[in-house]
Parts: sequence; structure tokens; C-alpha cells
Amino acid sequence: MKLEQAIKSTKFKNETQKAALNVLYTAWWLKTYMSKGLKEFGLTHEQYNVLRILKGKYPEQICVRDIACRMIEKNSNVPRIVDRLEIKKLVKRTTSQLDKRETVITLTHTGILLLEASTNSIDQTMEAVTVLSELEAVQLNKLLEKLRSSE
Amino acid sequence: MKLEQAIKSTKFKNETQKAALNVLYTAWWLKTYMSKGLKEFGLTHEQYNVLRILKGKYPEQICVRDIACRMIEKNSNVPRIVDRLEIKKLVKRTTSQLDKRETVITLTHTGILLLEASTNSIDQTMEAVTVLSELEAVQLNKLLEKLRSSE
DNA sequence: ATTAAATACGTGTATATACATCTAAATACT
DNA sequence: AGTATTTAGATGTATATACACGTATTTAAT
Repeated sequence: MKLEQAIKSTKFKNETQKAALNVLYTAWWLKTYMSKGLKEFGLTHEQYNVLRILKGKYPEQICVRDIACRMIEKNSNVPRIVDRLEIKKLVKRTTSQLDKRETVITLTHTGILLLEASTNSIDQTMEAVTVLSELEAVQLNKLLEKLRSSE
Repeated sequence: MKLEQAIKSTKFKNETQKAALNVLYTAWWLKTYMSKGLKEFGLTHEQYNVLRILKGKYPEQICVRDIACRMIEKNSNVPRIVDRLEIKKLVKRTTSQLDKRETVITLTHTGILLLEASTNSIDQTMEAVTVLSELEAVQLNKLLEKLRSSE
């Protein structure tokens, strides 16, 4: 669906403003598909992101701060997300002995199994809905990084 | 900043998966700038979106459902956002006489003034941070719509 | 060595997101 | 007409987002 139909508006200041809105809308669109796919595993978008980050470093341990700076949405309240993963026994918290301020998070066996099952399912879903050739994806990545280059 | 630095990860399944993550990250990045700019006006991202939609139709009236389907994030709880705008006296609620189920939302004078001031400020901020030529923006819009074309 | 500053993370609050449920009103069905 | 279904929107719940603040621990400064 064209952006114009999606948000029922045709009045954009210029193509750049439209592009910004288009990025916001597309992100919402992607998140919606992901959340739907994750539902059968009882995971939210953010919980899944944390599990993926833990998997990426496994079996190396990782503290809350390291998780936070790897999150897509940097303002995520990682302690609280970990709370929920801990209740479901998908991760374990331990105080680091090297630095007692740090809380080290570890994937449990249950966590690994759930992550494996959900990753396969989500990757398939996302591949099915994200219609881009490899070349187009490269182009899109370039343009998004150009957009953010003021930072 | 490159996506790899932003989320401290270099392991992507393919360029398409990276593009999806890049869209999500860029959306977060844009929202952050917008929220910062809106703060001085005491508005959130979503409250601003509702005000913009009301302005787009002004002085024509518009009901809650019509606002909802124009929102960028379709799951927005519009009645609750309107609650907050009403408390700040930026909008007014009236029950439609044609269909008493409908609640019609109108911008107040205060609302119009605040919207004008904030729009100028935000448009400037967004233009400053969103670095794209008109041509690049056209390309980006095309690629995002291609990405979503499975829908 | 003692105090000051910085860091890690937990917690609190307001709002948003996602989704389910409830109520009133409008429409459709027989 | 009388009942069923649909629609609009308010409301409830769990989690997330954004941000401020508190506490314990570590590092730096004097």
C-alpha cells in the first residue's frame, strides 16, 4: 500500500518529509508482522531482541548495560524486560564478582530452545513479507545511512 | 552512524534482513529527534500526530475513528490520546448528532496556536537532521513501498 | 585514606502500544 | 416490531517507552 493510502494524506512538504513519514510507517508495519509472529511463542518484540543479543554472545556472559547499547531502540528499559524473561525462566541473573554493580544475564536451556524455535519462524515470516532484491536492500541500507548522516 | 556501530552487530543473514533492522533503527532515531523537539511544547509524538490530522481537516470536523485510520501507528489508542489533549484544552469533544455513537473532535483556538508554533519548530528540526536530496528521497520512498508490497 | 564523582542498575511515573472487553447506538434480519 | 449483528468509542490490563531518581559500588581526586 502506498503511504498516501496508508495514512490518508497527500499533503507533504517535500519528498524528504514524506520519506521520514514513510520510514516511521514502514517500521510500524514491520513491527506488527514481527509481533504477530512472536505471539505464539509468548514473546514481545523487545523480549525477542534481548534474547537475540544474548544468543549473539553465547556462551559468553553479558551485562545489562551491554544489552542496552545493542538494542535497536536505545531507550529500552532492559532491567524490566529482563524481569519478564526471568519470570518465564528464559534467562538467569547473577551479580558479577569482578564488578558487583554489574548484573550478568545468561540464557537458560529453556531460553535457547525457545529462541531457536522462534527465530526460525520469525526469519521465515520476515523474509516472506519483506519484498526486496539483494540489490534493492543494499540501496535501501545506503539511503537510510545517508538519511542519518547528520548525527 | 552505520547500523553495525549503532547496534554493535555485524551478523546479518542477508542485506534484506539488515534493511529491516535498519528501518526499525532509523524510525527510532527519527522519533527521538521529534520527541526532543516536541518537549518544549509539552507534546508527545502521538499527541502531535493527532493535532496534525485535525489541522489537515480543519475547520471540518472529524471523529475518533477517522483520526485512528490516519495515524502512522494504527494501533494508537486515540480516545486516550484525545483525553490528554482535552485536559490541556487543545481539543474539544462533542457527540455527533447525526450518529450518537460518534465523538467528534475539534481543535480549540489554543490548539491551533500551539500546533502552529510547534509545527514550524519541528519541521525545521526534521529538515536539519534528515539528510537527503530530493532525488534520494524519491528513491527511498520507492524502496520502502517496494518493501511493503507483499501486503 | 577519605571524600567526591562516575557508573550500573533497579525503581517510580506518565504516556504509549497492543489487544481484549464493555456499553450504547445504529443497522440488518426475520 | 423485535431480535441479532455491527459499529463507535470508552475502558481495562500487560508491556514498552521515555525519563527522572535512588542506591550500591567502583574509580578518581585531594
